[in-house]
Amino acid sequence: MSRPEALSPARLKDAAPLFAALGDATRLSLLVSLCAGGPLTVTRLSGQSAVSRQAITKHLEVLSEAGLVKSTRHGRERIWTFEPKRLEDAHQYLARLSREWDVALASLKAFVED
Amino acid sequence: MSRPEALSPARLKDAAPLFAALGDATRLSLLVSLCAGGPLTVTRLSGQSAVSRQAITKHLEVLSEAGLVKSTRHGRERIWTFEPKRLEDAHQYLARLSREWDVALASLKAFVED
DNA sequence: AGTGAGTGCAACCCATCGGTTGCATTTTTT
DNA sequence: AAAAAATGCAACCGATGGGTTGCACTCACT
Repeated sequence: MSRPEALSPARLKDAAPLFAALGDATRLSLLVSLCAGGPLTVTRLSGQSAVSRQAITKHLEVLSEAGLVKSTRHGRERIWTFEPKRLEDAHQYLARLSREWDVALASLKAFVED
Repeated sequence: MSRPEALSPARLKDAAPLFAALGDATRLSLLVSLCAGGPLTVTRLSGQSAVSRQAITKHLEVLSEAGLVKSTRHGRERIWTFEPKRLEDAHQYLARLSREWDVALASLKAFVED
C-alpha cells in the first residue's frame, strides 16, 4: 500500500542512470559551463577542459542520453544546451527519498510515544 | 567573481562521488529499504534483493564511503542506517546548478530586453 | 563444548567506462 | 578550388564496477 509519491522500482530504474550521469566531475563541470556560459560547441567546451575533444563528446552523449542536455546542428557546428527539466526530475527523486525518511521517523516517534 | 553559492571545482569533486553512489538501481533500492524499514542487517537486505549477500555488502560500502549510510556493530550483526545529512548535500548541489541556470536565463533576458 | 547464523576476506570474471590516437567527412572561408 | 575549422567514426587500452564463489572467522544459543 505505497503512496503515489513513493519510489517504486520503475522510478528507481529511471533515476539510476540520471544520477549516474551526474556522478562524474568532468560531466558536472560541463553542465556548469552550459548553465553559466549558455549554449556552446564541443570544441569550445573542450578548450576549457584538460581532456581531449573526443572525451568531451562522449561525456556529452552520456548527458544527452540521460536527458540533461540537448544538441542541435547549426551549419558545421553542433550546439549543446542545458536541459533543466531533467534536473528537476533528479530533485524530485531526492525529495521523495527524503520524504520517505521523514515519514518513517514520524511513525517511529509515534510508536515510541505510544 | 563567483558567488559564494556557486559550484566551484572543489565542490564538483565532492559532488561527483555522491551522485555516482546514487547512480545504481540496486543501491537506490537499498536506500529506500533503509529509509522505510529502518535499520537493517546485510542478510535481511539481501533477502529482499535478487543478488548475493556479498554484492549487497559491496554496495553498502559504496554508500558508506559516500556518506549516505552508516554502520554500527551490534554483537555478531552489523546494523546499517540511513544518513539523511548527505542526501541534503546532494539536494544542495542540484539546487546550486539550478540556480546557476536561472541566473543565466535572467541575465540573458536582461540583455535581450536592453 | 559444539552447532549454526551473521559476517569478513580474497580471488576471479566479464562488461563498461574514461580516455587516447588516427583518420575520414562536412562546411566555411578566402 | 583549396585550405582550414568543426565534427564524426572506429579501434584500442587500462582501470574500475558489479557480480560471483569459496572459505575463514566471530559470536550466540542450547
